[in-house]
Amino acid sequence: MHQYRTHHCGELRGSHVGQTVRVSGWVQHKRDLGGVLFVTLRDNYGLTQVLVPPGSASHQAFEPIRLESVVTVEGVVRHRGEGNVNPKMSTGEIEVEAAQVTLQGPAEVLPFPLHEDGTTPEATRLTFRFLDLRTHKLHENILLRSRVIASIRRRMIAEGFNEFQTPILTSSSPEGARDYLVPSRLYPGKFYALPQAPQQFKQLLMVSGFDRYFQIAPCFRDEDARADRSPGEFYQLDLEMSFVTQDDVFATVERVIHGVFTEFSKAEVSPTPFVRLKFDDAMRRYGSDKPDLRFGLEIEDVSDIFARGEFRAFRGVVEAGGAVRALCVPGAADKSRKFFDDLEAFAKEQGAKGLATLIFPAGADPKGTLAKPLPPAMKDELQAKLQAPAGSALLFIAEPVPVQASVLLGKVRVRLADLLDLRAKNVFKLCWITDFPMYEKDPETGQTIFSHNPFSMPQGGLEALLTQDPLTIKAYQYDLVCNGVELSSGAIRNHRPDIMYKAFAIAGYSQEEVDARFGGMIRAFKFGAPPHGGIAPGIDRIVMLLADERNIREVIAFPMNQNAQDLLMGAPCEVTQKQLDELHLKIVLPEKKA
RNA sequence: GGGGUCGUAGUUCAGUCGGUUUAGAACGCAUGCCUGUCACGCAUGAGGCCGCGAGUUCGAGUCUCGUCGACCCCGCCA
Repeated sequence: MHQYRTHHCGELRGSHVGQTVRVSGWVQHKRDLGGVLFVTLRDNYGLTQVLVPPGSASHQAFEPIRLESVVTVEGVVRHRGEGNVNPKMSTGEIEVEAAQVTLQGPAEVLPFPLHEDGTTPEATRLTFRFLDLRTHKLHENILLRSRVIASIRRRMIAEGFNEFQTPILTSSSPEGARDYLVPSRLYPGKFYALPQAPQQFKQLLMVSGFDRYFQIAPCFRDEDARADRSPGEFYQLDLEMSFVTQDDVFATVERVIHGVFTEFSKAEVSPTPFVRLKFDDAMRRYGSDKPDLRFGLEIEDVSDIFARGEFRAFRGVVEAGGAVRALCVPGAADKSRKFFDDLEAFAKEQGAKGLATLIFPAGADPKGTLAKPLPPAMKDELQAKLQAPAGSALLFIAEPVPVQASVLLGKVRVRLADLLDLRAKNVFKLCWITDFPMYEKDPETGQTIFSHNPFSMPQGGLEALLTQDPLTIKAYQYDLVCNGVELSSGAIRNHRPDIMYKAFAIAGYSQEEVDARFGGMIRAFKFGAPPHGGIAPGIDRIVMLLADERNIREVIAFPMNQNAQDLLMGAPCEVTQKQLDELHLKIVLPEKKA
């Protein structure tokens, strides 16, 4: 008989009755009825009830064993008998009558209760993450993550991709997020950087002719955390393809993503091909480049109506080049005055000057802040334009920068979905956002800067760069969005050195600077680069959606906390003077505030 | 860097307008009882720098200021 187990804890059934078995696991519950003692034993695979007979040696052995200790139990499988079967347990038909008990790993008193609804503070959970990971939901989340990654690998290989590793110690790049730096021992004053993404390496692999690359790639960015953004490091399904158009990338990713979502969730997944929205349209209609399509409430432009009307405040905004935009909330007419006041307060917090309302109660005159100042004809026109049924409420925001009106209403729109529970349940609404602008104006310096990836191919190519206003140029740059979460960002790349020098020149980089900063890649492009493109879906976010979790740390085995600390391992930590000396580093701590 | 919310027993929380006993409850822990439980039940008990510091007050868990910490958000995230 095996030293530790003949069966795991999810395995035994009625058919095993009479067999002598050995099981090992954690003591999840003890129920001491005075004579008989029941112990629920848990391992990775399930739960098994152990029956400890009164007065036995095993009873004496079990008495002092605390919860979450690890034990090995040898005994005979018994049927539980009429009326004692537990239909909620897969092994509920049987129990193991303990003949011999071995304590393998005693547990101290637990710092927080396991197997209860999660109310333990996250700091405590993270400090004792090894205990936290024993709880059912988190244990399942991490296993789900493992299965999702395995499925992604299978699907990518079936699509003809090869998996590659790329360096973790690389060079710092000037664009993008803050880098994590690693000091060099051999080169005083110089640093490696951890990759923010294997962007340049995967493009180099395309130049090397590997045709289809993928990697479950760790990415490192020294930026602050959010609920859906792990600080420090995260994982992407990084992929790149040669000789492809945007449509080819979309079709491939749709097969993989639709497949994975369908495999691991019972929820309804958007059919392929996924809806495509141009960036400008998404911003106008939803006020966001990651619209949540689980509910309606589309934003409409009503500038033309107010431009003709005599409501001066809004007319003035439109005449000065601004816009008035609105959204219609069906069924909201019976909401209280406080509801709309709170909504306006929220809009103002987000930066709006106000949130005007026009409410159409069923069978009564219009109400709201615009009911009095607007003439009846204008109210009718607005009701018609927004197709507002009786009982609905219209919300308006006027802004000098037109898209800003949509952005603010977009935030109100999401807020309304929270307040009114508008989101469709059990659905994954996936969509592509396409045609991102290549450049934007830095609001502080007024300079033209890359708005996303500087390696993206501008639509119209060199011709567009030479002839168009840079701010009107679109890039072959796209995002994949699911339920209001940005899953993925990608592009058809710029593989032509001449176009790249020009693209960087518009953003203020000289040819020498481009050579210095992206030398490896630009040199490669001078020796026969194939047209190529790719994308990089976020693994953590995919698993978060599939596990129906609202916090990304619930799908990461050992996450850092919001302040980028690993409370379990104690990172970051101080190092010895010897280590600092070897790295030619001197610590200059910030001065404390007086 | 900024904003919001929260810090009371090992854990989760209650604690009224600043004043009534020794700051409570549940779970956990300890001891005892209980032979079919499955979140077993019952009884008894231990366990508190009310985050820390200062202030207001006759009196502070409660009010004010500071500080430290946690979570959420903004900035940031090509």
